[in-house]
Amino acid sequence: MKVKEIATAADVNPDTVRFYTREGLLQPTRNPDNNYQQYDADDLRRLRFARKARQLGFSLPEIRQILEQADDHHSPCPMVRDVFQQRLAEVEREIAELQKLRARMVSALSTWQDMPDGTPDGHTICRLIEHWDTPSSTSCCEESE
Amino acid sequence: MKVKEIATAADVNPDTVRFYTREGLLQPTRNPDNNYQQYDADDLRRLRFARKARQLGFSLPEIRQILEQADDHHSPCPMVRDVFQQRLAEVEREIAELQKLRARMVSALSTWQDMPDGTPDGHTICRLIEHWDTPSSTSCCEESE
DNA sequence: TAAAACCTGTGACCAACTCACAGGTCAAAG
DNA sequence: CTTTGACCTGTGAGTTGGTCACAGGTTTTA
Repeated sequence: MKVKEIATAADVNPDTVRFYTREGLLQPTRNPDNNYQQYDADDLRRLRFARKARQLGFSLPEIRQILEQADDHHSPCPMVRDVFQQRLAEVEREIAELQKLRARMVSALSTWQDMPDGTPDGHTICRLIEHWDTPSSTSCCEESE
Repeated sequence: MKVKEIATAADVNPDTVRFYTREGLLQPTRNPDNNYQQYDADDLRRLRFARKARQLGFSLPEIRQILEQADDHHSPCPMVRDVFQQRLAEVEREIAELQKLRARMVSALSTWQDMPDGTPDGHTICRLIEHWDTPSSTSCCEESE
């Protein structure tokens, strides 16, 4: 299979196929006649796998690791389970953070309902924002990993 | 004020100050003696404003627009209200999407509980992922709350 | 035989910073 | 007076997962 063919088969952008190839997730051979990449059924399997894993929240380095384990005939499943738990926790943190943001926004909106639009006077820019209480519950500032 | 001073006053990274300056959100003058940037009270006001706006979900281009309107003595508040509504809607879309992802993940996890870890056999990589049903994106996942 | 469709590698771009680097400036301490 | 250390400067790279552009080579189709 050539790039376009495998891309069509997996329903992805051909550039994504090239990108994954550059990143080492796919290891096609070369057609010595024209230097074209030659993908086989295994590559297609890997590509589809990668896409599913992406939808489940795995990063490319994680997917590469999984594929390498499988190449070594080690079951990647325990690692998949493990990484997956962490990704789930991360997604839940992201959701919580976005909900905090949403709460800030909704609260700001309701405050703004009663506020007139001011004209900038050299002291304020837009009091809607300036007079908005920044969330003192800065519980969110542990952002490692 | 020099970079470090205004950065400390607004509680941001000095590099962020330099970045915002490059991006045109701050327009300090120059000390002709040493070519250092010189920020004044107005810059500090703008910087604090920008940080609050960022926390409320505004993008840098949006903030720049708001600041420019204010510089022209037009009230940016109507625009702020307007952009804000759109950002809120966007945040809500993001939350919904993450919750869909989370639902996919939780469902996958529960399916996986009963599945044994397989060893890659040249046909499958990790059946946990391969045998997971791809959500047809828009159709499924009706979830309240 | 020529156009269309595909291939190649390389590199830029997105957002909003953050960090690294090399070299210039300045205040205080030795 | 000199050194040290903190700060300044501009520039460029890294983050994430692709996507797009470009210039030139190849294959297929009409």
